[in-house]
Order: sequence, then C-alpha cells, then structure tokens
Amino acid sequence: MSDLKSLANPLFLREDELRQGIELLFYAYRDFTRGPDEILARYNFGRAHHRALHFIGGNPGITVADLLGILRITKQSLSRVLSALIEGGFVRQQQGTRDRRQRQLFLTEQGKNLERQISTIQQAKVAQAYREAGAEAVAGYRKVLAGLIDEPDRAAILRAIQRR
Amino acid sequence: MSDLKSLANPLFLREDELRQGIELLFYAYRDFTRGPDEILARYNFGRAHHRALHFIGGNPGITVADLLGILRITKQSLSRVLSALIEGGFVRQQQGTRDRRQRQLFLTEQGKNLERQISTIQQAKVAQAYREAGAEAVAGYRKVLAGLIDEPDRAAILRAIQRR
DNA sequence: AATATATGTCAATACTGCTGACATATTTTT
DNA sequence: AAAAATATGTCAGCAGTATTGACATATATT
Repeated sequence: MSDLKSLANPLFLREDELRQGIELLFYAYRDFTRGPDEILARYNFGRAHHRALHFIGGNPGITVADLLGILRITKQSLSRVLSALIEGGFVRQQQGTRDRRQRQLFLTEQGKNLERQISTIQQAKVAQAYREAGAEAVAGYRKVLAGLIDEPDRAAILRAIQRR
Repeated sequence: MSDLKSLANPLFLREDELRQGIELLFYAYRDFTRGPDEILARYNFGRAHHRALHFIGGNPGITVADLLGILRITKQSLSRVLSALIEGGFVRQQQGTRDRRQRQLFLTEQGKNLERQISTIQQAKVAQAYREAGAEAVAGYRKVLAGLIDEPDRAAILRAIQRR
C-alpha cells in the first residue's frame, strides 16, 4: 500500500507526507525550545529574550532596526525585551559610530555567559541529531529548511549564515 | 579556510555549523507560521487554535488528554482554546464510547473547511521546498528533525506519523 | 529649511501560557 | 459497596509576548 502511494507520486508530495513534514517541524521546534525555557525562567525571561540574546551575540553591534528585521516583531515588542536585558546587565547599547541615531547592541560579559549557557544546550541537541543522522542528512535538513524561508530574504539569510 | 575548518571536523559539529542549524530552524519556523496566522486572525484565533485544529483534524476522536500530550500545554490553556473552537462551531465533543469520562474531539464541517484552508497553505510551502530540495534532501530533513524530538516519545511520534 | 530616518515611549488590547484549587462523572481497585 | 484513581472542566490570578496607533527626540539627508 505504501508502495502504491509512493509510485503514484515519487516526489514525496502526497498529502500524508507533507503532513508528516509539517508535524516533524512542530515537534522538533516544541522540544528544541524546552531546554532554554527552563534556564530563562530563572531570570524571568522568556523566548523573546533568548532570541534577542542569541542574535545580538551572533551579531555584535547590530542595530535595533536590523534586529527587528530578523525577529519580525514590532519595535514596541522588542523594546520591553531589550529594556529588561539592558536593565539586567545582559546587553549594552552604544551610539552608532557612523550614524549616531543608531543604537548598536552588544552583550555584556554577563550576557555572553547566559547566552553561552543556553546555546550550549541547544548546540548539544543539534550536534546529537546531526551525529545520528549523518553528514548527508544534515545537508538535506539545511536545504529543505532554507527552502521554507520566505523570499525575498532567503538569499540574504543564507549569505549571512554562511558568512561566518 | 572553510576547507581547513571542515577538515578539522568532518562531522559538521563545529560551533558555527551548529549555529547555522539552529538559526535555520528559527527562520523556517518563523516564516512557516506566518501564512496561517493571517487567516486565523480573521476569526480572532491564534496559533494555539490552529494546532488544536490540526491535530484534531489528523486524529478524529482524539481525547483531551491525548491532545494535551501532543501540544504539551496545560489543561487550562487548552480549555480556553477548545471552548472557543467549540463555541464557534469548529469542533464538537462526544462522550467516549469505551470510557464515558472521556470527551472525544472531532472537527465539524466548518472546522474541516478552516483546517483545510490553512493546511493547504502550509502544504504548498512544504511541497515547494521539497520539490526544490529533492527526495534525498527530504529524507535528511526528516531524519534530523526526528533526532531533535526528545525521548521518550520520539519513537511513538514517528510511529504515529508514519502509520498514516 | 524641509523631510526622512532611527529610536524610544505611552496607552490599550489580545493571545498564550502558567499555577493552584476545586468540582463532577466515571472507572478501577480493594 | 466503598475507596481510590482517572478524565475532564472551571475559576481566579498572573506573566510573557505580541499587536496597533500616537507621539517625541535626535540625527541625517535632500
């Protein structure tokens, strides 16, 4: 029966298969964010704080506007998160050198510590999954996920990600 | 330089590569949920409603407890969402036949319509990504995502997903 | 000098999630 | 039959994340 279905559409585009692909993404995301959530709760932080920490950590000196573009939330939503991180001493701002209207964002030492603590957990999880799946599967994983990113910024994101 | 790094760790376990894997998941999830969000907003529903619709649609007659297990939220959180869906005529409950304490959940015709409307968008997105990436990449995508699902229910989820 | 841009902030609102407590119906165990 | 466990529902209260719209300030560009 599975054979029949596969023959009917060898490109994995049957509704069942697509549903599987959707659900796998849901489950993986659900569990992937669990570890960090627990650590963040100690500081009364949530996922939004984590995302800010992550992207500031990965892009020291990023401007508020660029961070908003990555997170795709409103200025007001980020504002609260950023204020909390700054007040807690995890992030610091610095007036832009080229454009003094900008506020460039950096992690403090404390911020780096927290970010590292969280990312270590996630990296361990990904490393484990990568190891089990093998290099070829990893390439496929990246290819499909990249395809799920909306144009027009897919190209920019891939460039940014691979620049490192 | 990339050559050097790759040689140093042929298993793609360098921190940079792990970060890429993490960020791809973030971006893909971010964009993947955008389409549905727009439709749901028309009904004053959010992602939680969508998830309930999705899993009730895929598992007609599912019990509240089983749905809670999938979504990993509390009874009270689901309660609000479920009440709204029932009140809006998208979901109906039915006393369990084997165990009459249970409330089995089903989509109404209206619920099926909404669910189909949303899932069509997501399936189109996944189908597009699958097509671009190719069958081999799809296998890798699934393998890695499956590896990101926490034990002990990874096996159960894979079984449930592939049973269809 | 006028306009545009980058950022910040205020108020109001809504969705999603949590904990803890308590209630009811039903099933299982003793 | 009585006691215990289970499945579900509900109440009150709280917190995190996100929204829109309006307005303010500093700086840069035209």
